[in-house]
Amino acid sequence: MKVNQDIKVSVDAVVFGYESKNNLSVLLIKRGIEPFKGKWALPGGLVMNDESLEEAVERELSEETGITIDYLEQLYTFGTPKRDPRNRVLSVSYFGLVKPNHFNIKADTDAADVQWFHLNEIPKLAFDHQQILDMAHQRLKAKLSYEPIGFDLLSDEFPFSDLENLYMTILEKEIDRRNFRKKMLSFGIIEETNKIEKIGSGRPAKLFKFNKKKFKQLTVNDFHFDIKFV
Amino acid sequence: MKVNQDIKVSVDAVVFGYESKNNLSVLLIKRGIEPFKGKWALPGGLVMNDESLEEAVERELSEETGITIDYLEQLYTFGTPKRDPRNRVLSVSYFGLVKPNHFNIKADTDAADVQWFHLNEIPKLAFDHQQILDMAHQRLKAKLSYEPIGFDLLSDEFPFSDLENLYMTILEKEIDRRNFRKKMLSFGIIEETNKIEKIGSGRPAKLFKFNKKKFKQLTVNDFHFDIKFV
DNA sequence: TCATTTATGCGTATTTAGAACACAAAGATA
DNA sequence: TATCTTTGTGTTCTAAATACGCATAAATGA
Repeated sequence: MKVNQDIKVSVDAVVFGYESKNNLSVLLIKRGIEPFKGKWALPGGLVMNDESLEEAVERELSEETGITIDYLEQLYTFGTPKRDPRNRVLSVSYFGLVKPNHFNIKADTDAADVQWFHLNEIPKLAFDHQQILDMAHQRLKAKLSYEPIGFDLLSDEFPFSDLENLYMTILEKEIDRRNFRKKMLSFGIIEETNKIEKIGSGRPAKLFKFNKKKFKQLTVNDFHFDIKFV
Repeated sequence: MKVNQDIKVSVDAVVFGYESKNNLSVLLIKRGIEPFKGKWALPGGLVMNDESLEEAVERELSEETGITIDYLEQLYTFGTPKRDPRNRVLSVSYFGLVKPNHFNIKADTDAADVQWFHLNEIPKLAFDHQQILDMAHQRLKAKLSYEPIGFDLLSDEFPFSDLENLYMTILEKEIDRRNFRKKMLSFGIIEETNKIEKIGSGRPAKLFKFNKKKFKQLTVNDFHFDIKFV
């Protein structure tokens, strides 16, 4: 066994949040130490000896941003030898989503050091973090069509128009409102609540709810969530 | 920066090969050292300081099995603290495919230590390798339907029936021969050669070829390979 | 050698899912 | 109370998936 290996293991997270139409954002932190001091980067850090990778991500997110995550999955592992200018550091990157009510950044971190960035206003990032972000963005776009992950970017109860706008924003295409609604409802994984949202002008909207339990049930009997639009 | 981290980084590969109908196999090696000495395991090993992860996989595959890989992609990173009973070892696992003509195992490795195992005759594996294998198997099944990776399990020129059988074997379902052929050809990424295979009884079959270049061209103009069957 | 078996190659009707589209309803605004 | 805005629903048209039938080209063997 080769004992002279010198590679550090870190985790990094690309966390997406969605506020409203055309408002998809990513959580970034400003680096306080070299290298890339003062540059923006993905939240993350070295894994501790006794914690799992997921635990490491959640700990770092909590420490650095104070955020609680609603959806988390592994994205990809970046391991080229020179990606960190100091030592060799491998990054197991994660893909995360937060609901609007978890959007807030912890008060006790210096707010200037943590910030949501609109996806088309990303500053130059440290290390290869732009590459990681790009891959996460691709994953988000792809996964939205065949997994019900969009609900982890919305409040528990939402009007249908929010869901439509979310899809249009992320997929960057126009979707027919009526066909979208028809297909979404046809899966039987969205429930109507008896609540009504009456804000702004226009007809008030019924609030809907994603029934995760029902979805899990259906997946057992080889049901596949699949919502694609030209 | 925490400097006391003690985690080793290894790579492991799940390599699939396909011979004929109902003959999907995985490449395994018999471990020569503790822990799990004598048990079967996925080929792999520790990453060297100056090589990329992909280079590490290819090196290990070459050293341990003598095989040349036709398709390779990262699968998942397994990093729970106790997956290796000695030290903490993180495994960046890869998913690989080999064409039948690369099926042969290197002569200078002890043949008893490397072997193809039929997917439903897998022995008890070392570490968490069964879990890795399961994930790779799922990936293979899923990816077959929306990426043209099946061709990396067939010879460069193949009769249509081989392709059909490959799909039926991996997806574990019956597929209508005529509809399958129609849809596959409709993509325009498979070319007819002027060669004919006349082995066994029955009408001799034309040989076909996957046109990778054409496929790459099409993907630029948002073409999506997609072949699903109930 | 000629009927039988095996596998390939091509075509067509039927069913299902997707795309395109128009108008009524409920409240806000002025 | 007329107008604006957004929600809510139904129908037609079109394309794709499915389900088949039958002819063809060899190997097999009675």
